[in-house]
Amino acid sequence: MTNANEPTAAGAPADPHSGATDFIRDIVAADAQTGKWGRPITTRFPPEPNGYLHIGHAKSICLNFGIARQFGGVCNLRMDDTNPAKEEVEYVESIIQDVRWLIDGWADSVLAPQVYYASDYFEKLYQYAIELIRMGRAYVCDLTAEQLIEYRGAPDRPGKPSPYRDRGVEENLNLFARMRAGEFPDGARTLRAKIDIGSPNIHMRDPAIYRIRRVDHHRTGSQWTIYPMYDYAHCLSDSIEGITHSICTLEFEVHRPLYEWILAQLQVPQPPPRQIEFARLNLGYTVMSKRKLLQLVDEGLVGGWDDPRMPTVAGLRRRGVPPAAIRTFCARIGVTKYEGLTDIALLEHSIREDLNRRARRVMAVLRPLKMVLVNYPEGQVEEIEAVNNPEDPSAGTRRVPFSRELFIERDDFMEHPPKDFYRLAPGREVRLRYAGVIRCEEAVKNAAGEVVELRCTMDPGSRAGGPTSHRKVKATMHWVSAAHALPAEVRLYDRLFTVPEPDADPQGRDFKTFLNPHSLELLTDCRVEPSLAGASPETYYQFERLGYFCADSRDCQPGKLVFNRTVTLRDSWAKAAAKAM
RNA sequence: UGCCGAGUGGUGUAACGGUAGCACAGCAGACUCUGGAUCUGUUUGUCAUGGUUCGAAUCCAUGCUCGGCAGCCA
Repeated sequence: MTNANEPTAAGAPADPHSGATDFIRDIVAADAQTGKWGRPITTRFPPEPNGYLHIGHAKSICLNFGIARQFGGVCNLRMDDTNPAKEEVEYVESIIQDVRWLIDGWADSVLAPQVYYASDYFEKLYQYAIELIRMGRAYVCDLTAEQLIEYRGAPDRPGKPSPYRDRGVEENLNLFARMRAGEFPDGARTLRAKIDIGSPNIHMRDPAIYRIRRVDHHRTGSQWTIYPMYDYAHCLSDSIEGITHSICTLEFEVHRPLYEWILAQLQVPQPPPRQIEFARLNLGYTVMSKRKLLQLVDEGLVGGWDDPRMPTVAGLRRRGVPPAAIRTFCARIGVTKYEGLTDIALLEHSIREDLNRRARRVMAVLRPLKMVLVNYPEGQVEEIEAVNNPEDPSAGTRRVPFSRELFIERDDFMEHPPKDFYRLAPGREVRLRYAGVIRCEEAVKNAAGEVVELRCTMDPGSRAGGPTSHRKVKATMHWVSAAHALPAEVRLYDRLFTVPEPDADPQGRDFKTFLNPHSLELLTDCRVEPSLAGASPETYYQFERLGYFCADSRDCQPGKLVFNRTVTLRDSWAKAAAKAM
């Protein structure tokens, strides 16, 4: 069960999905028991390629692939590409990449080798439609879109039959063929299922199953001028692929009778796939609709679909979130029919937990403050041994240069510290990580009264192996050697929105009203230890005492280091300080 | 007001007629060369009212609240 992508540290938790149970798995388990399909449990993940995948999709991916994995089945990745007006190849490619990245090392073996496309079934779907017409279960309707709305009625208003409802089979066949042949303009006619115009369920009031759209499709080109609607294409695609369990979100619950009706009319393998609905993921302080995410991208409010602040899979990846952390998160939130709002802290916890076991520790100073050790020999350089990962001894150690002039974190010094601040201040002692105990003798200021340099002395006996090396001091601080540190740019990310539900404002204000102006803080004068020289996006780092970081996949280069902060470390001082405000 | 669905601590969930448990968050403490990690303790809950039952979060009834459905989108 272990693999290259999983942490090797002792105590790593087992696959969080392995023993998972929820109401859907209960159903699948019961169905698997009866073996009524006579084939392995088969699920599918069917995104429409009209945007990038987000963490809500990740929930669905974990569910569908997780079930296939757990029950020894397979899961098909299928592009639900029946609406050429909205869909693009860029999205197809990103979806494939994101799914593979997310399940790699976990459920890659249950992913069917080929990617499926609903558009591959257009001809079959067309033939099924002819069958429906022959049975008198579908008809060509000449009503305009506006008329159709009127005729269909409303939730509390009954529908009335289309004047074209009782067209003869031959006429329907002829008109449908001519629709396909491109003889009619967009929207001129539809093919409608003949079900029950009086149904209390609007989706059963003779729904349109084909529309005329003279638009090129990203895969079938100009081959088609009519395209099947979701309700018609989806159930049949499931049937064609031998799906046993068709898992979708709650809003499709009212579509289920239609799903079942279509498969009950046609000569398709029995029993049909079973549709089961679950609640989509809602995460605090972000938005999860592709339409809104697209808006953020199009209006340049973020850097793109993979902006590290985006809840997209690509954004999370670039931010430095490991796929295993996303999977653990998805396992933790569970699967129900209750539509709640998940606390972002749960995601952050899953990320920290994963990264704590996985990330290499290094020292980096974000806001440098110069420190001179006045009793340390000028020109001397030591290589101090530092632990790469205290959670994983096999990660080994490295050597970090130490010298007379250092940079420490500006936030680690206060001239007039409040009572709970126990880092450095004039006259106070702290430990420099791995190096020894130092005492602040003087804070040098510039003309403006700003502290620009600290002059300190080191207790020589407190060095590693020294007689007082185990002295107790209140704080340990990170540092870099001024002459050896590498310059770097660091991007600090915060939540994208200032309110938990930006798209549910009681006053109806637009979600963009709540964009967090401080969601990105750019730090251009950072210093990192020399071992980071060849940092790559594939390596996760913990900058000690600061948080988890990774090299930016777009902008980080050997000569120009750029890091993204994935998530901060838990910080009880920051919390206390914020509370005191 | 039509149809469908959902209500368990602050949040996400478990308990499938038999002691309301877990995780996150919060709080308190221990430990610590990361104010990290780890460990310990702890506050807070079954939407309401009836009924069935020895026993109800669970079954029944009524009510309340919330969500979805009126694209030739998915």
